[in-house]
Amino acid sequence: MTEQLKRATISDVAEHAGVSRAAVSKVLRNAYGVSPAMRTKVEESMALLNYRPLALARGMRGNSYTLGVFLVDLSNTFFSVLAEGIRDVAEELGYQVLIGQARQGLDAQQKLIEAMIDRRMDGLVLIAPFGPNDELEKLGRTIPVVVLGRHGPAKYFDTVASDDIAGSALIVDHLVSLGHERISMLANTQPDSEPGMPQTVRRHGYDLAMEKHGLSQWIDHVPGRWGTESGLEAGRSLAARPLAQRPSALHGGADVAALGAYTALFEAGIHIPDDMSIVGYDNIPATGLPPIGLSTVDQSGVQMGRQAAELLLSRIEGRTESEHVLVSPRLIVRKTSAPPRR
Amino acid sequence: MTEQLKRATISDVAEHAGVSRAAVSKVLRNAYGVSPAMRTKVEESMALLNYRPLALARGMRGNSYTLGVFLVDLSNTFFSVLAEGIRDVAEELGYQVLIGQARQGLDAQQKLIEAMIDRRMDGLVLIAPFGPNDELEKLGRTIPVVVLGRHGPAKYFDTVASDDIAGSALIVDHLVSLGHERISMLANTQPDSEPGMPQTVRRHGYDLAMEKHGLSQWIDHVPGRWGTESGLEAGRSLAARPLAQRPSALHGGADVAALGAYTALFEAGIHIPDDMSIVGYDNIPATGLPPIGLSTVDQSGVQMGRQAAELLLSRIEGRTESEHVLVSPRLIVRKTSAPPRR
DNA sequence: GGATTTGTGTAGATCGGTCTACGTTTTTCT
DNA sequence: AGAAAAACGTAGACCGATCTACACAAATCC
Repeated sequence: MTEQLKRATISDVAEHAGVSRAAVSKVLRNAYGVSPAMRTKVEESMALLNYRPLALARGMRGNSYTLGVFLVDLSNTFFSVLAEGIRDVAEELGYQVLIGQARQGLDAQQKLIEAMIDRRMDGLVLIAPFGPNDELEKLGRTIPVVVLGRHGPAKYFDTVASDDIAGSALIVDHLVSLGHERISMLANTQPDSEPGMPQTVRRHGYDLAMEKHGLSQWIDHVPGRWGTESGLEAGRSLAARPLAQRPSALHGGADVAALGAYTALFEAGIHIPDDMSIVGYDNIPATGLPPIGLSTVDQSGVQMGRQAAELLLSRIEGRTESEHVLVSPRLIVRKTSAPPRR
Repeated sequence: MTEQLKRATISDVAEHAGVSRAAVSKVLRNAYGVSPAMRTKVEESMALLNYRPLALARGMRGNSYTLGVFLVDLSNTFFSVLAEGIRDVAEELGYQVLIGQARQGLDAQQKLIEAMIDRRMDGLVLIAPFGPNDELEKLGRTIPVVVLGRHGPAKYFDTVASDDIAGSALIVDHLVSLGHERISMLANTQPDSEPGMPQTVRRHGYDLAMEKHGLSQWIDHVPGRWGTESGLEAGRSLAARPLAQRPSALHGGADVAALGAYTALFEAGIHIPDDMSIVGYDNIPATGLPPIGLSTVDQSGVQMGRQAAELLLSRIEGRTESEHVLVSPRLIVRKTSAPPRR
């Protein structure tokens, strides 16, 4: 077996350039106290030896130049769009983004976050994390944290979220303008829901919008979680209702759930949008597939991801007062919303 | 601002337990030379001090207990399924999996892989990487590598792939048994295609299967890449063909491309499967959505992911001869394939 | 022109683990 | 019982960077 070449270390560069290790380190970090002459000399040696600093070793004392992104669910394509926005910004500033996934719940999430901390990540972006707010506050005092998809206020971490109140209003207004009155919502009733979670806020926004239109009597939360499975179940339960008690339109809560419900209703012979309108939330790629064409609310994921990364980096630079960003959502009307027929 | 508690180090544990740091390290690594008495003593101290070894520091000499997964595209849900399989296995053995994404091409891929090496990852799983085989060979001599989705042989890395020859045959056989003769294929004609890449092998499998059925005259590669965009274009080009030159069935190459083509054809008023049958490849979640119901080939992603992780871990343990695993694909018939009508 | 300030470079401790080499004690063998 | 082998612990070098403290030279000040 051929022996692999040994990688150049900072000492090799120092020796080759005829200077001290500290000097090379200074060049590396753009630190004060380096003459132009020395800089070029060192840089030449680095290039010649094909030197790359070992990020791991840097992390022992300084920064690891690594950001961690925590995801509940990789298969939710909206999340991966967010991740891309984060990466874009981070890369411009020389940070690497590594993603960890843990779908099995709070324990797995905790373990993964610890693993990221144990690898000395400089900061964390949590996308739609589980768990109570005070756990996150505790975490935020340990390491710079930005939470994506949960609303503030929070003292020790920043948040970036879609304005879910406005988003829900967008949906209800749209359906009402089409002539619907009996509008239900797939509510995410996860047991550990906290104030500030999208499910909580969107539901509240739905309630408010319904009241605004004088439709309080039709407020109806179809229970479940936001996933394909749960959406299917919710759809089946709707299909099982007697016709008189069935809504004419549905606020899907999130696209994955909305598509699940769509599927179940479709299979039960309930035609969309003739028999029932559905509007989702998130504008994931699958919603655009033409035979479906799910009307939905777009959150401009890349934008949110970029925002989150910028906040995180400024926090790493030392900012301590928390910031909370709301991104305005936008309604996208496709083919699953139409005037009621009954 | 409240000061955060200082984290316990190995020295703290050693002092608390009244032993040497080396002893604690031995307990940690399950190394030889620890009496049961000392083990329990140390473990008690660790629990009491809430000690977690800093993975970063461990990586300086020993293992970092971190596996890197490289992904071209997070939004391809098949890839995320693979990643899950990897994580399952890795976690059982105390390894963490961190995912990196780089969709912009070879350079970005190279940078990301370097970043993972610079963080001293113990091994890498590359999912559908770009680039020539000898680049990968070179990489494989630097760090344990398993490539997912590229066929062997390879000397310095392992591969796990779907048996794409068989998969293509499955599709062609199925379509032929329905009565199709004029079967085209969305061929991925990326400029940097290498032998062993799925696109190459699937296309070859298609050619072979067509020949086997005596349909060589109808062999037809619709050029493009495997992505939604490119699928759309291919679909449009098919729709633009005069009816007499249009195939009655289409081997989609990959689900994302097949769905793109489906979309374009649908929009052009070509009805699936009445006017044209389409079969995809990968069985991504969106294919199952009922109004679509794309017939496809399943590769059992979780299984492949697990295999890859097992290979990688055994390679980290010291195995040097390379292994190459082929996973048998399975046809899933849904609603987009039917007998031809013309 | 001597004192002070500024600029440039180095030595060496440090981060938190791992691992080799070696000393001491206990067990096994003949 | 004495020798050899095995079991158990520890000291201290080491991994590859960062960072503080300090030495020395050059520039600026009064």
